[in-house]
Amino acid sequence: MAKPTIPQGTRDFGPEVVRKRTYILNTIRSVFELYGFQPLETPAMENLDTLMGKYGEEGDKLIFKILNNGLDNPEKEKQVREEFEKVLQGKNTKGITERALKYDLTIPFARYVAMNHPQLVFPFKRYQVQPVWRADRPQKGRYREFYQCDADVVGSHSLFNEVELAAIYHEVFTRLGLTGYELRINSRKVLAALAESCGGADNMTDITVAIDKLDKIGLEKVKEELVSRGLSNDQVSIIEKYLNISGTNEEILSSLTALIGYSADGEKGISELSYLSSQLATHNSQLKLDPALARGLNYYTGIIFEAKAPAGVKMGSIGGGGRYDDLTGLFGVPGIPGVGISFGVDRIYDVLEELQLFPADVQVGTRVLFFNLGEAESQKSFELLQQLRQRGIRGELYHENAKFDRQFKYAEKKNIPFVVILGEKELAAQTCNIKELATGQQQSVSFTDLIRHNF
RNA sequence: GUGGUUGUAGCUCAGCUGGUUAGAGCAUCAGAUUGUGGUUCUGAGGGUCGCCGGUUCGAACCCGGUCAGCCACCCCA
Repeated sequence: MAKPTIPQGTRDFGPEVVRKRTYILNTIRSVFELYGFQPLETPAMENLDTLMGKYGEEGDKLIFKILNNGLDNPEKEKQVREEFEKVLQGKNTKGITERALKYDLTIPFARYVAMNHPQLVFPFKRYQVQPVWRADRPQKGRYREFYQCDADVVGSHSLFNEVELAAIYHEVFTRLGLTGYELRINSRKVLAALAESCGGADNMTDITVAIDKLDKIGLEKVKEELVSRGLSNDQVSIIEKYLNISGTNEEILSSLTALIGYSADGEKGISELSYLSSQLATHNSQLKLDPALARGLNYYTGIIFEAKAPAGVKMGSIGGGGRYDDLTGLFGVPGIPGVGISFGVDRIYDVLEELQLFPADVQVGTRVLFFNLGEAESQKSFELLQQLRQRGIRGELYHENAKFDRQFKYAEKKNIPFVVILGEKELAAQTCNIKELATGQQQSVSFTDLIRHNF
């Protein structure tokens, strides 16, 4: 038997890791609930049709497809061979694969809203925490199976939703102790206005893809890329002017107005950014306007968000989101706008680990271990333990009579703060010893005091 | 999908230009220690050197392939 392995880019999560992940997820969930969001879950797999064409050309390639069952049926052999020919030509066909693992939570959510909109109360605010899958090659901070953690509001145009979502980012990161995070915002309308002034909306994708890399590759490389994507020197110099905009949020807004304020899109986008930054100025000092923020996903149409890890941690985005005007339109139900955000749980985990921000008590499961020192002794211990458990105190009885050494080491390894020692002498005296491992302090108490003791 | 790099005990890693029986630390188990852990000491177990093939008298070491991890690109969380 060869050693067992797990698929590339997937991970097992041991007890300590699950505890830490749960801490993050519970923090996020409780903030979502605090803002009136409701939970939703959708299947691990969707019909391939639902997903294809929603994430761009690259995205389609990264969708994990599921092979149909029954392809080995001899009666269908000829048909299956024909269908497979299409696959070899890079086409998808229902004859071979009609289902796929979900790629993100937003598209399945849009599908859900399109299917259920008559029953939903609008604006519909949902959060969703589930794994998604991508057939990407794994590397640092990137996996083939990972959790996404989304909150979206659909059925409302109000910019107040953006304000609330930004406030959620602030609340979550503050609760997690990530005080140095930065929330960057921009508007796709501003980017659209920039594209317009550079020769038309056709350039929008090329421009956004290129300028999104500014942080990573620098201005010169971005200019090179723009040229290679077919933009003229005049157009590139407008973009350069745009990218050189900096300063306080107010300064950025006035520079943007000077550059693209004349266009309808530009003016609208700038006024939205201005509204957001003024609304949040008092609540959320980390909000930073960033004209270079573009985000790859093309369905965004308004405000876009990106949360960055505190400076000094080598980790890019730990969250992102934005407004989309017509996501359900893809599924035949037009006219439902939405705005949403996402938390990158795996990356937040790495950042908290690096900055040592996990609270110590995250790792405490069992509070108290009863030593097993014989038949009669453990009978009594179990009886007392059950009474503590009824009070909600997490406890264990060591599973067999063993040497002290072994039982102590078990308590240490499981990070159990207290042990209860109840042996022959104690049983006779109707007492037991409570020992706190960290300090080594020990006290003798009666059974009635034990079951009232605060562990 | 493209390129680079690594793979030796449960874990972290040594292992010379190819040369007998592949080592260390930590961890595990036993003992010093039959009712008090963390320290210390003694001893023991544990490896088809990722896998398959090739070169060679001889391969952990060289070559090819393959799988997996890591890193970068593309893209993205």
